[in-house]
Amino acid sequence: MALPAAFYERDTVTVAKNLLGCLLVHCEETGTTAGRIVEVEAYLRGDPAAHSYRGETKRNSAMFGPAGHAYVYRIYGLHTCVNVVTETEGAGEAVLVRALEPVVGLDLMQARRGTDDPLSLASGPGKLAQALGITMDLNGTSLRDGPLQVRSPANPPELRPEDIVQTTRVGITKAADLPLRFYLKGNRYVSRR
DNA sequence: TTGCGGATGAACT
DNA sequence: GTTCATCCGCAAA
Repeated sequence: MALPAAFYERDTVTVAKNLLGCLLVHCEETGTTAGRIVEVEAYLRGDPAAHSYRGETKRNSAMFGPAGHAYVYRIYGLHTCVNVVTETEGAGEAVLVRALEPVVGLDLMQARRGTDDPLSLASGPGKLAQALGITMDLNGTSLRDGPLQVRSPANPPELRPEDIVQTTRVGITKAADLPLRFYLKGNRYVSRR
């Protein structure tokens, strides 16, 4: 089931950690694809690495929109990345979804990714967007009742603090030392590096 | 109007 | 470990 609005209206680090284990589901005509979130990164207000750092622009406006919506952007001209907007409206904070453990629609993901190796279907922000067929038109859409949704799994496994690894974020040049990356300990589907 | 560089991934050496 | 594919919003001018 979709998560309540209150889930997203908390501090971003808390939301990031609680997104681990949740499902990211994309329903469309060609079929449904879904994966379990195993790796995320938090981007905060006043954080030089965050797209919102220099204020609201056309590109990042979804980050300043309501919590529980998607911020989707294109990077390096070719890859698409998905964020979950958090906090109070206007804060400009979000959680980047970095890796999924494929759960539903493996065949569709394989076709889109051009590989049948489950470990490389969605183990990276660009990969997971490609695997789920996420495009820029999902930018700003609600993750609670849109075509792209975050849901809690049917039987939420007990997640203890020691099951979550906290470390530095990947691929950024500014504020690279902040420990705002979180992933499930020992999970084989997290991105490398 | 233009030039730049980035929250990446794949294919190289 | 290094290279490069390939786009667009943004800041500077």
